[in-house]
Amino acid sequence: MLSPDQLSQDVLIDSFKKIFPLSSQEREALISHFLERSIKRRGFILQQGDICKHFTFIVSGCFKMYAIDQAGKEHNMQFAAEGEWIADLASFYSEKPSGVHIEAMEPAVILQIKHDDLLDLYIGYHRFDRHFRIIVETKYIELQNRVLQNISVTAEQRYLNFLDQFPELANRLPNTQIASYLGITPEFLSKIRKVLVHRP
Amino acid sequence: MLSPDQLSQDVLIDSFKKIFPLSSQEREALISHFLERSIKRRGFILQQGDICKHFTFIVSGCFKMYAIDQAGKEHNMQFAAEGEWIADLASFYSEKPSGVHIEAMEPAVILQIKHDDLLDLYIGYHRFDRHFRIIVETKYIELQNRVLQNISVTAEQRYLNFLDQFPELANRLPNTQIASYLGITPEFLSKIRKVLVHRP
DNA sequence: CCATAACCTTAAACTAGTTTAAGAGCGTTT
DNA sequence: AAACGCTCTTAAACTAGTTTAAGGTTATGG
Repeated sequence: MLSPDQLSQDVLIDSFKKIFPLSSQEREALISHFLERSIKRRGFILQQGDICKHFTFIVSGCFKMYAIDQAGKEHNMQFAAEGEWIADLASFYSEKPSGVHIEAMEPAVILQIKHDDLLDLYIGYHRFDRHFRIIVETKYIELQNRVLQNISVTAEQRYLNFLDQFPELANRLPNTQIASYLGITPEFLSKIRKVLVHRP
Repeated sequence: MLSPDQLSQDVLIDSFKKIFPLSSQEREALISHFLERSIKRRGFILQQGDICKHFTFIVSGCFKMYAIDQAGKEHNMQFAAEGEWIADLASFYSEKPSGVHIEAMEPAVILQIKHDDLLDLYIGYHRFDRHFRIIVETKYIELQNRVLQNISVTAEQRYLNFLDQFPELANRLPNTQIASYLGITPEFLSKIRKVLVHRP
């Protein structure tokens, strides 16, 4: 764990600037509240049973959040790559043990802020409050769309929508992981992909 | 549209008191920002294409939020009954047209706050900010659980979980509506219910 | 109070998705 | 070079869920 280096800082600050410009004082406050970490491929930033203590900004790399069922099978709930945020909000806000894992799928660099430091930032700088509200709202809207898709469209259509919504991830992730996200078996995804090439 | 009557006020204030006690000043501020409405069965408080301008607290009655697909079929995304909050947050926050309908399934009484009045309330009374954050977080956590279930368990298990999580709704709502929420046909829900009575 | 729309169930034929098994390809470790 | 783990694909047999159609029941609105 280190103080963020210049490059990581820039990625974080750029992401904030998309929503509103920052004063130099706000930049300082923001950076001083975050810590940088490097994570190896297959490293965890959260394990089932632990409390999610950090809100994580991804500088580089890609993570998956997944739950493990009674049969020991993994179910991917979410992917997040550079420029995105990831946390188990259920555990983070309630400060209760998480039911999910968050694991790096590639070597990664991240910036993390602790729960209390985030509240601290809110108090000193009211605009960050709004910023994090927008982050959570965005995630909420994504989830709502996903629920709708899961109850209303076929696996084939869900796969096409995934390709449409996350074109970069589609090339970057193994199909087994995408199948898990879509809620289908890798074999069935393979079947879908086969019919799609013969009928584009 | 009326100022809230005494009974409705009490229901709203009780729901806030579960999270933190209110000063008489805060009570005043809260009540003065809400308007009361009565809604008939099958009445809409939001229609696809309109901007969701209100955050709604349900005093009595029950609502469904649903989307309509290309084939004209309804898909229930959410139910909410007395003591709960409902809004299309995607539209409410972005102030863009909504993709969903919110419709009363029973005659209902509601209290509504407008987007701008909510922000106004936040500014004057910082604690409400936190309160509404908790409401949204709770909804987020529910959605996350729902996504997990949709990708990991069978329709039968989803139905059992629904009965477990919303026992009152199960008696109150038609099975067609529950089937739509679970993402299955009413016929298949009927089949599930049949096997469940023969194998409890 | 009557008409009609909405609801629930059953069943047979169908389609979407799973399971099991096997083999081929590829990159890493020993 | 052999051994290993991981990914992708294929296929056959199976199970979960849909569709279509029909009949009986219950609400509810006029």
